[in-house]
Amino acid sequence: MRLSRYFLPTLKENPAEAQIASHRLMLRAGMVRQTAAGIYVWLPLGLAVLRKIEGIVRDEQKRAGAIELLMPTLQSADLWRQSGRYDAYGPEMLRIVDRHERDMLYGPTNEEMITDIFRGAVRSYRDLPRNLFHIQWKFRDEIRPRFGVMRGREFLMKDGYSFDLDVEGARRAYRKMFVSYLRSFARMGLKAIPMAADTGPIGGDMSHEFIILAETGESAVFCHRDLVDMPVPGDDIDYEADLTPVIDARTTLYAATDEKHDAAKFDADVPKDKQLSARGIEVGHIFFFGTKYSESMGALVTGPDGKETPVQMGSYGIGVSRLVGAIIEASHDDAGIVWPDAVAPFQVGLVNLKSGDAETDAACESFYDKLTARGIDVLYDDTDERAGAKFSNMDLIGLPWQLVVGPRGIKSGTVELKRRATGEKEELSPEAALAKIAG
RNA sequence: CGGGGUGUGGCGCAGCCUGGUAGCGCAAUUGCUUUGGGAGCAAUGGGUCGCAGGUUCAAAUCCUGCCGCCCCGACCA
Repeated sequence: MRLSRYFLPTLKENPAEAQIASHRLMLRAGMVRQTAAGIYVWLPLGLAVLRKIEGIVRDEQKRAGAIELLMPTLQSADLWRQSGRYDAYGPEMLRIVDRHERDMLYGPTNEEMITDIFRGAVRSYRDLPRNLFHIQWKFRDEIRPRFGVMRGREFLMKDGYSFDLDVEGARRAYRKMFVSYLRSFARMGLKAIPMAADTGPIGGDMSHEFIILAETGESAVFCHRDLVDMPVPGDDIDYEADLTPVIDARTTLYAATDEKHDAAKFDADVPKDKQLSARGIEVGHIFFFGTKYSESMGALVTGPDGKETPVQMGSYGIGVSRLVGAIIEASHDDAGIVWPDAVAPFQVGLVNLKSGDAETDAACESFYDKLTARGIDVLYDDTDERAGAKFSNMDLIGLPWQLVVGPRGIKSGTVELKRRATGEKEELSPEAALAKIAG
């Protein structure tokens, strides 16, 4: 993409309404624009990141055996009356009446709808297990939207639902999602820590929040320090094998958010030098809820014994749009955003230090073509801004590599390659620079 | 919803107390000079001062009501 033809409205000054780093940087880097409290336009650069995150989540869901579908944003109130949640959900649900006076709502989540879809199609245990997910916009009329896209009212969420014949099957499904989540967040360059979460009336140990550490996190968290850098299963993970060891390695060490925190237990179980008190952002939540919806909505299957039983269900959420903000909170500096490679909107920022100079232009065009041909996303700054302005802008939008091409380097047959994360700069031959970027 | 703040060109702000027909910086446009970390000079364009009502000869400024947005708290991906 050539910057001269792109749509990247960056801001030099900090917008007054943005208090936290990610919100401020997203506005300044031209990623989003607010249209109402908690509601945002995703500008091209922001959308590019959102799609990268979405892609990783989708990829890891499929790898774990989940199947994608797409449910609508608008739902009928009748469905929610069956589960009893139409009244229970409260004012956070946006209710709408259509022209025929039918009660509708803008979906805050999809348990009812997925249960309805499932019960209409599945009758036998032979069709189990299944795990269905979608990545769809949700609306929750938050009391107080804040922190930019981190707590918006309209937000993009991956929500998945598992269906099993019995509790043991549901546990297997839960473990798969647990591991899938570890992998998803790790691929985005995040260190996510699963923490025991409130299971509500169901009870048990089958609910975890995935927390990433950040000073501006909404909740206080307490955990064993070893959890932070614990290695995550690699690409060779076999989801059909026993995943219990992976989960046990994490759940046996202390980790809790403030609502579940037990200070005495924390002190007793975790050595002083391993105690970590910090703040965290919840980016995912997995939950086993048994027959809560299948019973109230009649999602029954016939078992091998010929008897009908309600299916055992779990739900699994990832805040996709929140992750954009969360990644920035975890990865930025004074100059701007520092994108992890996997979610960067472009891999390379190609900086032409003297647009209009025939030799420099030709060298840049050559890089642009070669990188593009290798499938690498390049943002080529071909504008006639001054060098300083271009550097600042590149640092702000945080692309992993900056390839700086100017007349001075061309004379000596070199270009400058800068790694945004470390600030490290190298003078390289064009070939060496290309090789390094291509990895 | 309780508490606190705020609303003035695209962005950041001053002016309001003490009413007199709107100003600064950045950005934009044009020209010249500059050109390896957010350049300089000159000129130009752009604002029903959140909305509605009231007081007054006169309202961004005073009064009343409404709305938007931000921050702190209880809830949540």
